[in-house]
Amino acid sequence: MDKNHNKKLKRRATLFDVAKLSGVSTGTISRILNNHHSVSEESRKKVEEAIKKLNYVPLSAARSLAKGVSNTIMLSIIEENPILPSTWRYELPVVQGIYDYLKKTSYNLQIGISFVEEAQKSKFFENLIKDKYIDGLLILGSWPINYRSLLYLEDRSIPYVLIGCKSTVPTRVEINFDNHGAIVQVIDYLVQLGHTKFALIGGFADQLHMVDRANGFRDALTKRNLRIYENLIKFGDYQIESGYQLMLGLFNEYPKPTAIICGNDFMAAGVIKAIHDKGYKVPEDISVVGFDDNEVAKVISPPLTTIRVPVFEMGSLAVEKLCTMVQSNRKLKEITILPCETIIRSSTGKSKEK
Amino acid sequence: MDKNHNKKLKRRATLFDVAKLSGVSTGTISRILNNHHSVSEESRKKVEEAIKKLNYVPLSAARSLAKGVSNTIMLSIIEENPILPSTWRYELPVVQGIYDYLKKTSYNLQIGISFVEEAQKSKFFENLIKDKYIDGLLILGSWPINYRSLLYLEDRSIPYVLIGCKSTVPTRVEINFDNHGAIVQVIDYLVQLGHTKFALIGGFADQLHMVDRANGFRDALTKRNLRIYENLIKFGDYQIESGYQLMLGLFNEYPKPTAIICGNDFMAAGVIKAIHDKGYKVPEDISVVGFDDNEVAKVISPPLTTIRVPVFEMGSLAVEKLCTMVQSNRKLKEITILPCETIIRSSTGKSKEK
DNA sequence: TTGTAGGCGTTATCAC
DNA sequence: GTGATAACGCCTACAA
Repeated sequence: MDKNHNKKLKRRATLFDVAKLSGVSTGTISRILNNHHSVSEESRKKVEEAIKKLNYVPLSAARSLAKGVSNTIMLSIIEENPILPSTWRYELPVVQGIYDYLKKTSYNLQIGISFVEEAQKSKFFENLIKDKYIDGLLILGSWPINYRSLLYLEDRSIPYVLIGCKSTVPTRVEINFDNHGAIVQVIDYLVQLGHTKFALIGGFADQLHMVDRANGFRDALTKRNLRIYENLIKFGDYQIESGYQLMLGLFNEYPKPTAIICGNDFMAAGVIKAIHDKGYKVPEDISVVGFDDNEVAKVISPPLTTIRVPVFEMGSLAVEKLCTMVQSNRKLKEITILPCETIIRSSTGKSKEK
Repeated sequence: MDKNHNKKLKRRATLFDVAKLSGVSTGTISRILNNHHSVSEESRKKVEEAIKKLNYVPLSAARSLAKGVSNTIMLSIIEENPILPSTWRYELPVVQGIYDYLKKTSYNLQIGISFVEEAQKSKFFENLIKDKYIDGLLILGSWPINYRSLLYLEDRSIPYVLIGCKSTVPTRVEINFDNHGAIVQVIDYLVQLGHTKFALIGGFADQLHMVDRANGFRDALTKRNLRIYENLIKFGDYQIESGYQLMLGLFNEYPKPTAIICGNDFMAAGVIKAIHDKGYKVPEDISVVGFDDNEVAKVISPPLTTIRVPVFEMGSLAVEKLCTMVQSNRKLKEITILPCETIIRSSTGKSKEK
């Protein structure tokens, strides 16, 4: 009662109000709003005036209902549990890239945040969006996506784009960065500095990015005819402490590596600490490479050589593709791999074995 | 044509389909869906069966139109330009807190990201939401909000909650953390360690959080009858480099401070580097305190004493209040200040002047 | 070029 | 308790 009263008082203007004030029919106004051809300059002017005067704005829900589209894109963020700082740091630039593109359009951005465990259930996307009304879905994650939940989207013809993740089954549109190439490139650089004995101190072994990087690690060495020491390949959990412990462990292995590739900058920080604690120097004795170009890379000592990921671009490229699909009502099928950039600082140098 | 064809093929089920299959009227079904009283157990059962069989889900747009509510909350994130790492790091936990609450409800979360400059224009919120359909607005930022743009919200009776920011004019509901108290607390701690000469190397001088902290700084010293050295109060831009430069500058001032309060952990990292470069030690010669408990705090050496902000809680508390307002259609008026936590690590110690 | 009217999928108000 | 039926605000044939 009170509620309606309130609304009556300053009801938002509707098409009818505009029609009344401008003296043309609602049909014509709607045509103007949707830039249809064939409207006289005269009525357009009258209508535009009335719209301004009434401060009229179409009600999106009514529009959606009539047109059968929602004009909203959903971003489903799938996170590790517990959430790591590196995860956070990776996601927001993507969101930013997405919104940056979207704000030039009339689409709304709706978001959902879930944990990997939930997301791997087969009805995940069904549950996520069944009570929503969306035109397309962006999926941002770092772990394999259950292809069954993707089938629901296929079934409903809901366009979607994977960002930073893939499914066990080849999917349609996917935006990723070149994990494999980045490692190959950094190893090439280290080989030029005379390094031949490499170690890998990675993050979660079965996380998608890490799998690709481990492959890159092996491929780069193989390509150079360098030996792969399996005992120098370790995996942790992307945290500082895990880098520290794994590096301590590495001191018991043979041969001694002269260059360490790390899963991210945090692990690299831990690795460097372990090296220092053992009385060695970076990069004089051992070179260390991080991943992500997190802000810690600049703060630790020595400043970290690392790899920068084009996160922002991934986001905007992904929505762009999604919007194309939504608007053209066509299904694309393409996988985009964006290149990374190696940032050389002071944690890498010539091998002392050279 | 093709589009409609597609839709016809596997049209989503509507109320009418459920009505036909279950043999009851759409009215009854609607009542069941919205848990109204007075529906017989018998028809409820029939309807629920039909719903499951048809995989029926109400269309939110239609529902919104009929009910006059949108069931969506918008989060407007207002960022510094250029975006600082510390900003990013602060926002996502808030978003997480918000979504965490929201996913227990039937609300959707829609987001918008803007820069401070745009947000300070007087029609900002009007432009942001006029073509949207939202029940309430969350505003996340660190700078003063133009009260004129807030008036638009008041005018339309759109409930809103400010997170981490305030307006020049006292507003309704506001969730903040205790910048002032945090600094007072940390200075108390340092005074106990014998410090009497304090410097402040802050971030942006007119950013809200910083203003409160600078006040806290002065108030804490005044309370203790300690002298405030205005020449030891400097402001920068929250970046490492700025902390470094300002600290170098401080070496030319008199007296020499024995404890430095910094704008954030990055600035503290720069400050520590400058101290080391000048041949002094932390904390033996000078104690340093950061802010935020960013991950860098653990990585730098010595590990940083800093202040942790309850970001997650701010988010969930804010939506909770907002939802209360939306549902009760009542306007609250309350300002909530959440306490911070001092994290003591190794960058602070006894004053050598003690 | 324009107006009319039916439809989009729900909810809510009536009678019954 | 339940079933018609009129909103909700906009779009789009269709007819004029």
